[in-house]
Amino acid sequence: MQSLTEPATPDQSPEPATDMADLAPDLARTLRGRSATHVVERIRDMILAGELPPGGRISERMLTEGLGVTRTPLREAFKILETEGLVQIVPNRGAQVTKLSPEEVDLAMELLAGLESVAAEPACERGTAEEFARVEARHEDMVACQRAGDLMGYFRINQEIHQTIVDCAHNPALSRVYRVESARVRLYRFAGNRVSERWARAVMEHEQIVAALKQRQGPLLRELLRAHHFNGWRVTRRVLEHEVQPDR
Amino acid sequence: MQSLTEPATPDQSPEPATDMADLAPDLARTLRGRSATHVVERIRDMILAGELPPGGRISERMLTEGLGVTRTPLREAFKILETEGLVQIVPNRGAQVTKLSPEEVDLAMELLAGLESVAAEPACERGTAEEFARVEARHEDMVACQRAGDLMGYFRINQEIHQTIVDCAHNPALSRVYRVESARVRLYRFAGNRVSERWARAVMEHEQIVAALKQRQGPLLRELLRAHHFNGWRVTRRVLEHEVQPDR
DNA sequence: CGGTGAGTGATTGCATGCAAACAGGCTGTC
DNA sequence: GACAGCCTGTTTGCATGCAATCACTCACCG
Repeated sequence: MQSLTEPATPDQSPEPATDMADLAPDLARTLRGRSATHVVERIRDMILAGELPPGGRISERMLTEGLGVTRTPLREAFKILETEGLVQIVPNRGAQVTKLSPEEVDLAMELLAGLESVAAEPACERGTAEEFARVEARHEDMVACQRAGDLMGYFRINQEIHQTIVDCAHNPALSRVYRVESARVRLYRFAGNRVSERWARAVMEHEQIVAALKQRQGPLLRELLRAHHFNGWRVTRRVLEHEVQPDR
Repeated sequence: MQSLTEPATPDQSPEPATDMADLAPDLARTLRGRSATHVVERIRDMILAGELPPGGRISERMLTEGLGVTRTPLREAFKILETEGLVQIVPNRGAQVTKLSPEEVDLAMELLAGLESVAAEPACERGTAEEFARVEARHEDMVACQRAGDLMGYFRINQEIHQTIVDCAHNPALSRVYRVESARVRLYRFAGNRVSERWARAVMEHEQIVAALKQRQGPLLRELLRAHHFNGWRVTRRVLEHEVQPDR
């Protein structure tokens, strides 16, 4: 298994340095003190990309070889990811990607929608015109993705827009919580967005949202966000329930 | 740890084992796979008890000796606490207790108030009568603390009540986020609650809150919680601003 | 044939070793 | 006296070793 990662290297055994250190000696220095953080980002990306499936076990060996780090920073990364809720650590049995039931996703969405509602009024009060312009620009990008049928891009920009709206509230704690909780369910939301039937309506709702934000109509924005979530999630949920039912 | 094989050894000095292992040999077994978690709880308590002051550096040596664990689980604990926002890790310089400015506490309170608002309607819909009774009982305990002038007890039960109300929403993600974010600012909120002038009014507000909960009046509860937070925080903030101004 | 328990190879949890980075004192120069 | 540079003890970051535990097999018993 470990030979899969190294196509032609003859494998140096008494070598203490990592592969990465060999490839880029000063990268190791840059990373010093931040190894675990980088590993966290790498693993998070792998989970969100579906490379590590929900419920699947993550072996230390596999990742130390795949990422070129040793077990210590890797295990620190697991602890961080566990705190974020992306993995679960079973004592003596290692880490596995957290698998959410439809009910859990449902509740997570309730939280996300709630966080956006909380952000709405402060965002209208404290957001800058530049920030609003950025949201609007991203909205145009999203519409372009829709026209091009680029589902992946559409979905990614959609997430970005929502995060940016929350960031407009200028509340770092709120932004951080929203980011983490959003990541926790991203995979599941994406599954539902394949229903392109909803795209047109979602774009329309976004237009209203952007307008309310620009006009700094806090209470209206809050209600629009709430409705937008509700509508979107209803569709996604139907898809999920038909898909995930078999196991668990 | 290796002393497990020798039941009656009187403590050898070149002993690599920890104090804890000596005191309770099988505790070590119980802890296996959960060391970091226990250390996290211990450190969190120390921070919230004020034993580790905000801004103060936490040396690994000090804590390994104090808690009887080695550096590996301790460092894992630091990563967890950093993710929770209770400490910050500066590369090559170790961990320090996060110190929040009044503005940061302000924003954290905005988030907490928001989370309670989010919880209000689901709590009224999904909370059980038993849970409501528990909230009411704790409220009585709190009133007793107020009468006895037990500030510490009053404050602790107050926090418990708010957490319990959030838990009534039966949304684990929401409860978790509320718990973590609440811990992040507990120290700062406590500082303000010394103003006992507010106690009477707070108790009255709580009575209304409990009543709204029991009658499952979601929107009303949401507004009461919002107002309760706003009133309480206004007082606390005034105290904090007069205290924390000098340094930072 | 099903079930049970010893054996064993793999995997995890923690302890510790080693090198990089830092902090603080010291010396020598100007 | 001010300060740059060096030296040294301390602390942190990561690598690795060792023991506990797990997962699996397979012989053995009923």
